[in-house]
Amino acid sequence: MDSELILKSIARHIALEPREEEIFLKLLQPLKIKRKQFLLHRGEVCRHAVFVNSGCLRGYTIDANGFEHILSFAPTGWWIADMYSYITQEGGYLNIDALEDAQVLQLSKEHQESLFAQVPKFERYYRIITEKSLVSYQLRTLDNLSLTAQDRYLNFCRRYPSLINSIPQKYIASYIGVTPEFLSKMRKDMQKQGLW
Amino acid sequence: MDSELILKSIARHIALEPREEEIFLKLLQPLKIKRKQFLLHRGEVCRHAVFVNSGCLRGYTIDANGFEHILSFAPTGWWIADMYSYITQEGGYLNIDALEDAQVLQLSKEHQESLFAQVPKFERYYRIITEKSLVSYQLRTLDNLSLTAQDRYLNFCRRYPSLINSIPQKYIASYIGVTPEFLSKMRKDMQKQGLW
DNA sequence: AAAAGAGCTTAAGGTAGATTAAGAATGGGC
DNA sequence: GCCCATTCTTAATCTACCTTAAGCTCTTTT
Repeated sequence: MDSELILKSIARHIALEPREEEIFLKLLQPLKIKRKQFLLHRGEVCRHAVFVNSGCLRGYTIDANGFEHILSFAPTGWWIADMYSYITQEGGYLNIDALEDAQVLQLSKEHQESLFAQVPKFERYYRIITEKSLVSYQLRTLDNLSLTAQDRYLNFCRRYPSLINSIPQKYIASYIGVTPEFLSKMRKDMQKQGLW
Repeated sequence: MDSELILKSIARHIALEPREEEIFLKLLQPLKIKRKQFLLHRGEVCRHAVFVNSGCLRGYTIDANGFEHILSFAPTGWWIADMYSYITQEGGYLNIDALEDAQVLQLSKEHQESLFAQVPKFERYYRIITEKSLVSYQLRTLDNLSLTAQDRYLNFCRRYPSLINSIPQKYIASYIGVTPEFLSKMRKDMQKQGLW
C-alpha cells in the first residue's frame, strides 16, 4: 500500500506520531479501479471516504432528462465521497466512477469514527479539509450566479490546470454547466479573440 | 446574553459539561445590529464567526456590473461568516449585513483556537456543522447545474419556508440566480398553472 | 397627508446558451 | 494496424431568461 501521498496531505494540517500514523494506516483499505468502473451508484449508501493515490475519479448526478452533471473531480491527492450519504449513511444521490485507471485508499465510516476515538487530532484534520472544500463550493456557487460560461471556463482552467488536457472536454462542459457543443463554440470564439 | 439557542444547537452534536459550557460562553461576544447595518465589507478580514440569536443576516457579493448575488441567508439559529477570510485571515469577498434588526454572538478566530485547545470536543462540533453546510452547498451546486429557475424557486420554498414571507422577494431572486422581474413573472405563471 | 423611496408587476424586445443533426477527428480494443 | 466507439466540431434554429422601461403599491419620512 502506497501511503506516502496521504501522509503528506495529513502532515500539512496536523502532526502525527509514528504510533498514530500506524493506527491510521491500518484502518485504510487499498483498492484498484479500472477506467469506467463504478465506486458508487446513486441510491446506494456511501460507506467509504476515498483518497485518490493515482488516476482520476468523478462524482455526478443524472437529471430527469438523462443528462450528467459533474459535482466534483478527484484527481491524485484528493478525497471523494457522496458526503450526504457518508454522513447520514442513507442512500445518496451521486454516482462515482473512474475517468482513468486509479488506485485509491478507502476509509469506512466506522473506521473513521474509531480513528476519531483513538486519535482525536483527526477531528481537526477532517474539520480543516472540510472547511476548505466548503469554501471552494461557495466560490463555485458565486461563479455560477455571477459569471458567464466563458468566465467559468477560464476559472476552471486556472483552478484545475492538470485536468484540461487529461480528461475529455465534455466532462469539463458538464462541470461548468454548459453543453459540449457550446463549450466547443466558446473555445473557437476565444481563439479568434486571441484569448487562447 | 441569551445563550439558550446556541447551547441547544451544540447539544445536538456534542455533550458539554457545565464547566465546558462556561468556558465557551465566556469566549462569545454579544452584539446588536440594526437592519441594513454591515457586519463585514468585501475586502476586510472576517475576524468572527457569527451565530444569529434573532433576526436575519445575509452574505453576498457584488459583481462587475453592480449586481448583488446572495451566497447565504442566516436566519435565527444559523452561523454566518466569510469562511474563506475567516480561515485564512486574509481579505474576503463577501459583504455581510442585516435584513432585519438582529442579535448575534461573535466568536473570534483567536477565541475559537483557544476553545479547541481547552475543549477539543469543539473540533468535532465544528467539523460536523461544516460537513452539513458542505452538503447543502453541494446540493445547491447540483440544483444550479440541473434545474430550471422555477424548480430552483420551488426548492427554495421547501428549504427556507420561514423566509418566503419574511424577506423581500428580490433577495430570493438574487439567491436562486434570476432577476426580480423574472421571478415575478414565474410566480404569475405558477399561479396560472395552479402550482401555487 | 404629501412626498419620497423601496419593492413589485407587466410587457416588448434582445441574447446567452440549448437543441438538433450531421460530419470529422481521435483513440482504445482486438 | 484496423475498426468501431467515443469525442469534437459546425451550423441552423429555438428558448429560457435578461434588459429596459414604465406604472403600481406599499412603507417610511417629513
